[in-house]
Amino acid sequence: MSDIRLYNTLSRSLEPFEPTEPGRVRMYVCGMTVYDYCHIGHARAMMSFDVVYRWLLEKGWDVTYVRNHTDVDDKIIARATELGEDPLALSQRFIEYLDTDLARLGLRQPDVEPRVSTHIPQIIAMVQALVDRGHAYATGDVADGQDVWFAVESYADYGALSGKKLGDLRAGERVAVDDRKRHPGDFALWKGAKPGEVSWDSPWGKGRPGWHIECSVMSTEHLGHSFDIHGGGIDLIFPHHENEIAQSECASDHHPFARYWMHNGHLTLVDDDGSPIKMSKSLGNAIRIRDLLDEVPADALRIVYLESHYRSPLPFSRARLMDAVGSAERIYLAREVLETIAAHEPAGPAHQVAADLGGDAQELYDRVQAFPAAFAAAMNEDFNTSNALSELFELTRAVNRFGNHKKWWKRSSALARDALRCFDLSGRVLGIGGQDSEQFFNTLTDTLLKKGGLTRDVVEELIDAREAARGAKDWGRADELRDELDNLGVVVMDGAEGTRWRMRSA
RNA sequence: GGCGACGUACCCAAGUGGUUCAAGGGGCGGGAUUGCAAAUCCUGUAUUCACCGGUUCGAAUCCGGUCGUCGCCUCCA
Repeated sequence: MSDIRLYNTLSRSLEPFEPTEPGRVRMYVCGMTVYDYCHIGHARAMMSFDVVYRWLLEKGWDVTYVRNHTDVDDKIIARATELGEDPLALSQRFIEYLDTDLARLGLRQPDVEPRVSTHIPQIIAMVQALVDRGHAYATGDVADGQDVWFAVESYADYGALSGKKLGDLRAGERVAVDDRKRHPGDFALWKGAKPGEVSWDSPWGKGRPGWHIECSVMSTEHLGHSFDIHGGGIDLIFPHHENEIAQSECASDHHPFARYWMHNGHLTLVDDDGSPIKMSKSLGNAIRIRDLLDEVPADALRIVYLESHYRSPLPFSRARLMDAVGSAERIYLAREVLETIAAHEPAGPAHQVAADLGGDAQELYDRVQAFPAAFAAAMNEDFNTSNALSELFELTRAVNRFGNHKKWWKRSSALARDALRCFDLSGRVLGIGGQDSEQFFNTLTDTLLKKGGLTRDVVEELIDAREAARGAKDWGRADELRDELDNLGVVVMDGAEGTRWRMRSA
């Protein structure tokens, strides 16, 4: 009995999640059409399902996660023609960029990342099955390459996922209806090749797959006929996922195609004052994930994504991103305290330490004890990362409260180690707070120094000079130097063990 | 025209019938701490959940209507 509840687009309600086989989950997510760089919107979709994957793994389940690359498509062909590049070489190039970017963002690699171009025989077989079963028909001459269409009227449940009725669709409103089709809603399973296009031999002559068939074929190929979770962006509900269902259910006698359908909401770009900005390639303002990762740590970007629920629309702004950098710093500052304390030799078990010290120590202990269950409760409820994150923030505050009692540090190792395990849990599931703080701050500092055109040496020289002035109690000179550092974006922190510094992130 | 989502404080945002349910983060005000700062902690910031009706002992949460924003209706994460 699973304790996860998830929102199933099919029923438009929260449902208890019960995999077909207990402890075994098969999930398929529609990936990207690879003809350009991955932007922040794509990344939201990948991120949403990355967290689903991670949480299922955290539960100890055996998960097979399949996310495809669409490497044969009209837009790829168009782009390749434009660049004078082979379409498959072009898509290969962008797949490599995508892998790099997603790895930097801290996404786990799916178990299988199938491509259309390597599944052509299986696609042909499914199209043939649909023709044989009377759900598809070919038009044109084999010599020129026939088109094969799916006949939507042959599938009684067409529209069940999207809630659309065939008669209600405004055929021809946006895209001219192809008069070779029997019904305006019919869609291409196989497209006859135009001269010069990438194509494969088939019973219908030279051609290539239509858009939707690939996901039906690749999910079935790698997960079997009826699998547990199918995900993708909300925009894919219709027609893509609707068509996938129609094809898959008609091509075999296995039902249902996928049992739970999950869709992530869209990210929209907004100005710092909240007014929407249209993000489109034609405006050239699609924000690439790799550009952002040159500026901010992955944890910060993950905070932006995960502080709202995956199904909600997400207004993205620079201001919000910068806020998230601050949040990430706060989390890692607390983690740093814990790491420092944990480095001491344990002086008794955590519960003993807490009982002896009482107050903020006991409160931290209690929160640490409660953390895994609270975190799990949030994640189990339709992957409520926002609530899971708020648990992490509350833990962070408890750590800081505790950390303010410096005299406790030496004997609290066991307690700190337990607390660190909570941060590690968050790191495993959300990808937030799980790194060593030193690694986090080094990366952040390097990034910001580079952005400000500075080096550590320059900063440290000024810091040393200020330290000398402070040692001489020359407060005027010390403050002067601090202002100078401040102008460079360097924030100084005077502590009992000396002065530390960090780069101001916003 | 059809289908669907959303509207919670200055901003982001969780919460979808009742035990502090108005979380959490940011901002802003006050305080502790600090040589002064930064960071951190404490504290104040929505008697109220777009608006109007209704159901109910009880609603931000359910129903109806109004206004507003957005998505889809064969390119889309």
